Amino acid sequence: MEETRKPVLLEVRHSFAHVMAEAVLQIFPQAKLAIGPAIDEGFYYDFDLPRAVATEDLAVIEEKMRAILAGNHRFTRTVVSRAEAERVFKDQPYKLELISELPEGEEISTYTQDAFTDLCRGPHVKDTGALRADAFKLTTVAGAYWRGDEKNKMLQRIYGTAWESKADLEGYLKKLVEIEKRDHRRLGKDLDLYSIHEEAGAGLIYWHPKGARVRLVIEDFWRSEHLKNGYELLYTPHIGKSWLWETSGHLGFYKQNMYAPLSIDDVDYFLKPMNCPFHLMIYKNQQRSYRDLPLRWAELGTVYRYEKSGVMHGLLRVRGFTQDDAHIICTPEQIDDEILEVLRFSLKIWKAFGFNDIKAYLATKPADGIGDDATWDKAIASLKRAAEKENLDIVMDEGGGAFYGPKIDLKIKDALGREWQMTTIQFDWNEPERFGITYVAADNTQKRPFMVHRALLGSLERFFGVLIEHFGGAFPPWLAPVQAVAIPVTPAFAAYGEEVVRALKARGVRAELDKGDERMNAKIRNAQNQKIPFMLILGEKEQAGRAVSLRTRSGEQKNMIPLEEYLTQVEAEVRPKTLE
RNA sequence: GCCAAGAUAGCUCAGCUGGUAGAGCAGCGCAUUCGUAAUGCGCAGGUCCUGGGUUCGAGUCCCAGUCUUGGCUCCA
Repeated sequence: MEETRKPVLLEVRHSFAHVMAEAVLQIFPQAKLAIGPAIDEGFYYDFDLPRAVATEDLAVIEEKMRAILAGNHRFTRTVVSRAEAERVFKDQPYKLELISELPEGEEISTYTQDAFTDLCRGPHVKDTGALRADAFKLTTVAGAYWRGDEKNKMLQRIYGTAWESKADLEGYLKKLVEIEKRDHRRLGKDLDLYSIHEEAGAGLIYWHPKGARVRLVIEDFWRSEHLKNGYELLYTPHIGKSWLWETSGHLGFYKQNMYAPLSIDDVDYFLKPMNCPFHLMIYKNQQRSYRDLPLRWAELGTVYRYEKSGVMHGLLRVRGFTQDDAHIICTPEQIDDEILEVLRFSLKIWKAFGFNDIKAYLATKPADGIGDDATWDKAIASLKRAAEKENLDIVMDEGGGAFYGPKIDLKIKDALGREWQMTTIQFDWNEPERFGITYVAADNTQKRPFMVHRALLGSLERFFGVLIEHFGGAFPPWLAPVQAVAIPVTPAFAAYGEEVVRALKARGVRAELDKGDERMNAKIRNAQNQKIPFMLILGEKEQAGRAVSLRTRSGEQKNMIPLEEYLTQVEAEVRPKTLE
């Protein structure tokens, strides 16, 4: 739920939904209506219809909607008794179901415009004249289960977008075009970053040389910062015996996301969907003292999880991915400090990648949560305290935690204002118990440590996808797969180009020579399309003066920079990022 | 998994009511030696997703399957 959603706009959209329902009823008098709310960028309505709605139908429905709008009909609210409501909607089974679920004593109201009456809490705009015929558009038809439950009947959902003015609608449509242009699947192909081969396995990512270069920069940065911030790095196996997953409990509560076992010497092994059991095996490998804690153990761990065939999406939703996982194991007394530290560290990393707009979502104990309330409350308090200390906006998600512990998720906003859930910091009371991990406390008793799971970027695949869209493929120099390209004006200057590229590489710049025989203009165009930050134009003057002429991706030009001077300059511009 | 749409050259796409496959870009070759977003000419490239069916004849129509895309509680 976006709090930016203005009340007026909400009324406008909800009213559009009613108008659309009326239009659909004109075409399909036998249509059964489900629900039709306002949503973030418009509205939808779910219908049970005698036939599939085709894209061509949308234009017809829009036409009918415009005719209704022109009538300038009032939206009239009527309070009805339960019996009356049941009579009005006697042919509308979904409405009857909704009515039957309304709590006793709650006021039941209907809204009527023109010849259409809907069960509705409201509010609505005054009349259809308040709805601009040039500020809405029906967008797509989609299947949607009644109440989102796949056991229920599949209804047809018609989506529309609606705004207060034509200009707002146009702005929105422009934004859609921009989103399309930045689509990481599009850019992944255009920039030759990665591919997916359905014939070799859906949801599995192949990192091409250029994508791999970016990943390498991300990983190097990630590793060095973790080491500097008190983490140790681990590597663990990709498979483990049933014993491991039975002990961890995953075969109980996570089995539907795990792949069928491999049989090795008649023993079942499972591909890992998570890294934590392996980390706990390392913990258990020796007796631990309170003096050893806290332990911060991180791993770029590649896991495999089953995703339903319909939900895979480019890099964002895959079946195999590398988590930037960490487990923090500490004493109860250390938990405040550790939580604050991990949060502070996460925010620093996000800022380094250019994400500054971050919100925290705090999930509390669900109905099936294990462990006593006091422990939960204490953990939640420390999460909250940390988020407050870092001045984060906090959104409470009451009852949204996993059964084994509360968590705080960070959602980041990208360049287009879209929110992505990335970081998760999660308490776990279950797994330490199941593995029976302990430490020897100062009083020589065996105590159970706290364990916190943390994925910072989430997964490298998903993070890369978000990064591509955030920058629209124009990575900042330190991340760009190719940072500079040397462009000889004619092949005659290729040798000088070779020399410049060599000098750049010696300074750690990812540089290439464009030695094709196209004209310089074509090479510049290619480099622009590849979104390479720096282009070095090399011709007779540059060669004679041992200089380069720089054209940046943003179109700025500076001619005849002495080579040595440029090398010093570019070295600073492409330098790998570090915190502080 | 379910609903809908789609699948034609490496990529983006065209191919009307069934008559035997085309463009641009990319690739390769030749020519061109060029100053800040596409030099010209030529060549090569396709089991039209797979399997059935209808038909004298299927990229096109029908059926089944595979995969892709957009959706699948933001609740009257």
